Amino acid sequence: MAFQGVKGTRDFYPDVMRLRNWISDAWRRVSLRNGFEEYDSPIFEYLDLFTAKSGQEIAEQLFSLTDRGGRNLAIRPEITPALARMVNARINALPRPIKWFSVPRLCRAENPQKGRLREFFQWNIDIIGSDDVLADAECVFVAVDFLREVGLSPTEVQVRIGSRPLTVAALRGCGVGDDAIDKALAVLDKRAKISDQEFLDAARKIGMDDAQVQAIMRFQDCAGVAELRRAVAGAEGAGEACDKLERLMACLQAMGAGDYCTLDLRVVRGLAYYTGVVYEVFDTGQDLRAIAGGGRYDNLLAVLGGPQVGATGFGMGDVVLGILLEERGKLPETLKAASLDVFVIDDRPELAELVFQTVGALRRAGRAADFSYKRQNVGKQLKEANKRGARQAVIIKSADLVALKDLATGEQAEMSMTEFQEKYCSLVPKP
RNA sequence: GUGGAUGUAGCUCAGUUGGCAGAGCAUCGGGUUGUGGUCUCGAGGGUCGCGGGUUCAAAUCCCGUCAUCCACCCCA
Repeated sequence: MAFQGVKGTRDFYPDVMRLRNWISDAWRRVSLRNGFEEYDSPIFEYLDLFTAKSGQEIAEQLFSLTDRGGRNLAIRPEITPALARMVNARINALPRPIKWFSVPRLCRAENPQKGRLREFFQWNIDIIGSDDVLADAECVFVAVDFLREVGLSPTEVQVRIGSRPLTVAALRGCGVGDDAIDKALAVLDKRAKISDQEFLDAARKIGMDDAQVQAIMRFQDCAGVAELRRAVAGAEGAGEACDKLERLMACLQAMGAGDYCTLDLRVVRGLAYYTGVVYEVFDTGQDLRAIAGGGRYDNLLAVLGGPQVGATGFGMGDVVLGILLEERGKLPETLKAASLDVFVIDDRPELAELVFQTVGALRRAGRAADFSYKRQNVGKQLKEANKRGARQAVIIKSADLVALKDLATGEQAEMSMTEFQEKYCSLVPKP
């Protein structure tokens, strides 16, 4: 083969494209019914936009380029900075809360492996302009609403919810110094993936003593808010963080998403900019990496030159999700074949002209109609109709007689051409 | 960047000790004398990832290289 696709990218042949559309249609449907509006941003931005948020080291993971005017650009690895840029530009004109969603195509120059590619799609749900934990609850609800929509049950997936400020308060409470907090968070974030011994070793490496590690593990293992309150009693800011977490869980319960959600203080999230509640969606089989992740990021707009405005949201990639849906058999059968409303067939080659007329009329009326390029016997044409995934076949028997055949049941009814046209070639009403 | 595995038809894979390149599915064409899906016959399709070496002879053995997958690092 002379050329192949670039490492970490996918070709979307029609059968795969149907799957991609099925997922993104569900993302849009769920977003809209939860009151979110769609936006999009350019596929490349100034490099600075991305490095400002996440630091210089992130530049290695970017596909960057220099344009002919010498500008340093990069293909977007996430859409949140662009969202912040767009919102900042109209922050005084946009009614709040700003509830926006997007399904951007993103690129990251990472090493491809299971569930991670260099080009992918990511559903983003964000609420900007509210400090209320209700906004966090609503984002989590949207994620749950989607999971339920595609047939994933609470026994198959769970949203694990933690809190950055509470974790920070717990760390301070057991004597971890300010300078070590970020490093400690990074170690805590790994805990779910490593053994207790490895965790202990990693914690020692950044200067935590055994008593501190034991204390923080007790904190992370708390199963309910009441237990948490006791574990962090007295730590600065802990009370407020507990209140918020409690309210969040209560809201989710009230909205009917409680069975999908678990309190889990082991969820910390990798990067530094989260300022409140954080959460990740996992499959309960634990085989895959996180399906989605998000949380509150109240400083991002300010970091990008805007005002201090509360923001919260999550992202869900198509790659891990696709693997999970496939493994759990959640993809609908009908996705596997192309679909067509009607296939028009002639009884004799002389009727070809009527086939073209009929196909034209059906299509103008809004129906998906097709026909064979070859004038051959009825059996062959039906075979083609079947292969094309048509629901019905119209067999034109003469200028005034047609037979309408249901290809699933085999039932067939004859009618006059006039009756057929009245029934099937008048405009299909728009939903 | 590091480690492991795998590269044979569009796909999934056989290929014995080195001895003519194979199957199923898919595609295309024909048949069942003209109403399909499951039947039947046939055809096309391969630089055996690529380059070198050993050999009378390499898909097979050796060296190199590239690609893919899996894991580590990282994960917005």
